[in-house]
Amino acid sequence: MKSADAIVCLSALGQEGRLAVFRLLVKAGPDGLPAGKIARRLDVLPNSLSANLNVLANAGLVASRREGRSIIYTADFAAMSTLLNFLMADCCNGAPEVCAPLAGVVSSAAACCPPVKVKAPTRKKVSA
Amino acid sequence: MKSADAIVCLSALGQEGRLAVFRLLVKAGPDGLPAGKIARRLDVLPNSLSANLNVLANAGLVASRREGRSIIYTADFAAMSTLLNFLMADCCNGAPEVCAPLAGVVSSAAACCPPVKVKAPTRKKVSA
DNA sequence: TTCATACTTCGATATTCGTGGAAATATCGA
DNA sequence: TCGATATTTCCACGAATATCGAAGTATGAA
Repeated sequence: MKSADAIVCLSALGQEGRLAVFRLLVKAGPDGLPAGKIARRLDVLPNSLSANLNVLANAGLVASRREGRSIIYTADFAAMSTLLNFLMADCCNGAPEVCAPLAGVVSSAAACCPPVKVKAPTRKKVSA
Repeated sequence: MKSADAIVCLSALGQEGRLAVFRLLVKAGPDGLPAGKIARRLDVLPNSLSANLNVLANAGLVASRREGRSIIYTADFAAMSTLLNFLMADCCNGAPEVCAPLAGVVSSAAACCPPVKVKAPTRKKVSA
């Protein structure tokens, strides 16, 4: 993931309305929600919501499909994963103790996601 | 973490200059970097950098300490961890396979951070 | 066709944000 | 004290962004 892509994602999520939409879609899971229902649940105007959904879609964080008159939006978990990985990259070059606080992320993620066989740590060398 | 706090963090990181600064500080580790060195490395004006550092500090993502004439900035890994946890919250209510893509985050984090026996840290405490 | 529903796009406005010049503050050495 | 270095604050301006009404497009039903 390029830094520019991350910026698009982060600034997309860094706004009240859009973060609320995204989190709602994350909770909704793969079935997603139609735009109208999102607007009603969050009590926002449909055109404002549409603009925000566009920003999220542009960032690749949500996908959409038409179903009859409705357009169903879903969170893109893979994109989310890519973003999180980007944010965690280079966090402790050669010094694991440095990012020990991030261990909490690991445990909570482990509690949430299926267990994964951990590969041998490939630690990058620091080029300061 | 409140949603409002997450928005402050995300929008702070969702800008080219600030993301570059933050990532540089993350790589720099706990020793951090003086503002002047950051400005020279990223080739930005010192006042622009100062404004951006203010935004990051306001979001709690960086801390600063004075050292002689310099002011040293460091990334706050705990804040980063809190943000990541917030983003991963509620990602798979009752359906673990939903966020399987996020498993990649877990494995890469495990490769980076200390072993996941988070209950009681086996490593010795690091003193700066 | 005609109408109603579900969303989106357009256009204007108000606000926020990023940038850079100039001045101010803080620290240190002579 | 004076001057140099390091960084911040102040201020103004152009660009980007959020918001909202109004109009437009797509779908399905009568």
